Amino acid sequence: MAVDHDSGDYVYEQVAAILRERIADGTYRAGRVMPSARTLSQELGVSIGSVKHAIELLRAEDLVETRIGRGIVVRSNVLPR
Amino acid sequence: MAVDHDSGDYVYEQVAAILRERIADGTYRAGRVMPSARTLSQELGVSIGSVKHAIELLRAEDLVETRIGRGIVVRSNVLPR
DNA sequence: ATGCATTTGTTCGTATGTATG
DNA sequence: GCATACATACGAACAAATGCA
Repeated sequence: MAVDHDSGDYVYEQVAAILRERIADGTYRAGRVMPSARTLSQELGVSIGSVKHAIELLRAEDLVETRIGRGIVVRSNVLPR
Repeated sequence: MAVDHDSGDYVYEQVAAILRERIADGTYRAGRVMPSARTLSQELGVSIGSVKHAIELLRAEDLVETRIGRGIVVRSNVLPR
């Protein structure tokens, strides 16, 4: 799964979908930190702002929690609803 | 030489230029540590992040090396090319 | 040897400016 | 005018390494 800049879908939604998938399939495990926003932005070829926007969505879903100086921590591998 | 926030040039490039100048003129000497990133940020009126960005550039040029807990060590007073 | 301050390294949070549609 | 997207810049919290008392 990759980000398509020419798709009509928002970049931050595409990033959020990719991260949800990786959480659901166990690529990123509960209780551990996932790659940093900077790393993700480089890997996915999008701006750091778009990654942070995506992370905000996951945080609103209680899928992750974020800690300054620590990283993005996965809360659960079970997606909501 | 001072940082100009309204100049079109990037702050971190301006900081790098200032530090290169100080190395070249012997203000900071080879084999010794220069002021810490925090001190430089206060002196120059820029964020610590911008100083660290500038230091990354100097490190890429092998002008300095950095050591956690020690500081920023000048490697040579001769600027590349 | 133990603790503490200093320092760089990493990370997220926020604001701002520019460009685009 | 407005929202998206990107990049720079600044700030704060945390981690790890170093040196010293």
